Formats: sequence, structure tokens, C-alpha cells
Amino acid sequence: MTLEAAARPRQSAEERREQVIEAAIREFAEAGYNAASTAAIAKRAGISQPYIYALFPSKQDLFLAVHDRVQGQIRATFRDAARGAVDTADALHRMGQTYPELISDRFALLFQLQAYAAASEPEIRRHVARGFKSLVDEVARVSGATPLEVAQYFAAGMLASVTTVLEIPEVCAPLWAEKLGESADATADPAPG
Amino acid sequence: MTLEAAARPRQSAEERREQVIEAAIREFAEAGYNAASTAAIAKRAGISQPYIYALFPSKQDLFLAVHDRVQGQIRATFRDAARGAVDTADALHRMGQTYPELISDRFALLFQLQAYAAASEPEIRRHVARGFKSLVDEVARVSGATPLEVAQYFAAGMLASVTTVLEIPEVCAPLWAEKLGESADATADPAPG
DNA sequence: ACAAGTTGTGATAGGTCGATCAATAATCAG
DNA sequence: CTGATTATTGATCGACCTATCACAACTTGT
Repeated sequence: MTLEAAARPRQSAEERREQVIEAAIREFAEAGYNAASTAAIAKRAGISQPYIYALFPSKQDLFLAVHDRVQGQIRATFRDAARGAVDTADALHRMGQTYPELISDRFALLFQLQAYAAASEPEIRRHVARGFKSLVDEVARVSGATPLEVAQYFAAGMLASVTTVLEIPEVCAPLWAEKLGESADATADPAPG
Repeated sequence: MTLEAAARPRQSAEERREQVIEAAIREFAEAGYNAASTAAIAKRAGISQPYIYALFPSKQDLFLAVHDRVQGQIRATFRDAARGAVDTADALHRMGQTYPELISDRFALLFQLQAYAAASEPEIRRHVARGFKSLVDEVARVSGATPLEVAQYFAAGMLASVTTVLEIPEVCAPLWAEKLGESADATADPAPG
């Protein structure tokens, strides 16, 4: 992947922006917004550090662009999952089943936590808050679930994210067991006790 | 508070450590682990930057000490809340009622998110994961709740933390409404629909 | 082959970083 | 009052930070 990019001497600004965003996801995820260096991002992307500033106006704008990219992927995953749902309960259930896929991208996961943690930067806080709220609204609209169900759904996602980066999945396991039980109780044995 | 400290020329190392931890909570919360500077922490604590290294072996050790402090406060709050519980459901309910108090300390809240986000630092990840796991175990033990209830309880706390720092409490409100409804349904009208 | 436009870099400014160590100042034990 | 202990700082090192700007290298239209 990086090899192919390194081979070609010149690429369009749009292609480079793409590569810089991919590199920045990883760097921001590991270092955090303030500590991530444009030099490290440029090195990962295979370009010189000043060229970052030809592609993005500032480090903060790059961070926001990365956030849009990561959240766009989540949004697309949810939409695809809900496409073939037969009713509202099924829609939320299908979206819940995408969690394993979403939390499998460790860099995207860590980046999200970094985005929440960067809330002391007012502009970042506003951007991230707006994106989060609109994602919640979209899930509510698409699934038709009650506000309580939507909130519980996102709460589960938060715990899944944190326990995944901390590598303590057993803390979150009871939630998965419940979700799977809900769908399986028509065919499998009910849980004892 | 800082005035009193500035007036006294010499204090015990233990008192200074206390002040440095208090200052470091704020600095780490706003800047993140990597970007927080020992100079900024020292300035907040009213001491010189090198003296930090007489009180703590390294920046990472200071971060871990701050984490222990913040988590100790949470633990104490939970213990106090559960002290007078009549049964297991009451214990979890009382602990849930401490959430407004816990999320009202913006610095402690942000620090926790920074601690999760700093999971790329292996030593920090191990420390934070161990603390989180033992907190979950303690809540399970003290409350006597099922693993599912405990997981849902912490999931709600995660969503509350994130939505609070992002300043979008309306996303989390349905969870509060449910908790309050549970305790009030003996005296208040049940929710319609 | 030449001009114009786009892609990409080197040099650099002005500042901050974590950490070490010798040295100073206050306190305390006798 | 003296000597030992403890608290505290100034100076410093090598490295790294974001951002700007002039300039080089490649591509394209003619």
C-alpha cells in the first residue's frame, strides 16, 4: 500500500490528502491531538513536513478532516447494516452487530477517544459534539427506536470502545451476551436462573 | 488555596506532592498525557520545573499517581453511597445517583478520558485497565448485581462522561429519566406509551 | 521547445520539551 | 551555635515543535 504510493513520483493533491488523512488517523490516535507532530504524520504519508500545509490550512483543520473521515465510515457501516431491516427492533439489532467490525479498527477507535479527550479545544469540541449528536439522531431516525433504546445503544458502544482499547473485553461481554440472547431466544434454550 | 501555599516558604515533600497532583490533574486533563508539560504543571503548583523530578521519578509516574488519586475519589464516592443500602437493587441505584456528582468535576472527567486515550503507552494501558477492572469488580461485589446490570451501569457512566465533556447532555438524558422512573414509579405516574 | 500551472522540498525562525546536576536556602537535632 | 538533613532552584543539553517562504521538479497545453 505505502509501496505503491512511494513508487509514483507525483500524485494529485486529492490523492495526497487521502494518504495524509490515513497517516494522520494513526498518528493522532497514538499521540493525541496536541502531541501528534506534523513531521511524524508527513513521514508516515511519505511526504515532506511542509507539504502538509499545502494540503491542509492547519493542524487543527487536518484533525477535523480526519474526524469527518472516521465518523463517515461509522455512518456508512450503520446505514449498510440497517438497509435490509424488517422492523425497528431488527434495525437496531443489525446495527449492534456491526460493533465487532467497528471496534476491530484499533486506530479509528483510539482516534475517537482522542477526539473526545481533545474537547478542551473549543473548536474541536463543537465539531465533535455536532457530529456525535447528528449520528445519534440518524440512528434514532433510521431505527425508529425510542430515545431510551438509542441512548442504551450508544452507551454500550462507549463501554465497548473503552474496554477494547484497555484490552479488558470481559467487562463488556455481558452486554454482547444479552444482545445475542435476544435474537437467539426463539431458536436456542433460554438462559437458566 | 494557592495563596496559602505560596505564602509558606518550605513545605514537606508530601504536601508538595499533593499540590503537584492537584495541578497535574488539570494540566493532563486539558493537554493530554504526551502534550502536558512538566513546566506547566510546576507553574500551576507554584514550584520550579526541576523540583517535579525530586517528587516524582518521571512524567509517567506522575500521570499514574494522578490516575490513582482520581480513581480513589470515585471508589470512595461509590463506597459511601452504597453504605446504607437495604438490598442489592438499592445499592446500585444509590451509586447511580452519585453520577451527577462525579461528572460535575470537569477536570477529573477529562482526565479519565485522557487516561483511556493514552492507552498506546503500554504501561499506562496496563495501569488504567487494572484500575478499571478492579473498580468494576468492587461495584459488582458491593452491589451484588448481575454482570449484565454492572456492565449496563458502567456503560451508562461512559456515555454520561463523553456527553458531558462534549456538552450534549440531551443525548444521555433518557438514561437518567429511566433511573429516576425506576425509583419513583411507586409514587409518581407511570410513563405513557 | 516554451510558458504556465501544479506538485513538492530545504532552510529556517522562534519557541518548548523532559530530564540531570551542582548549588543554595531553610529547618532540625544536638 | 554547629553540623546534618531536607527542600528548592538555576543552568543547561539535545531534540523537537508549528508554520512560512522561496525555490525546485515535474506535467501539460500549444
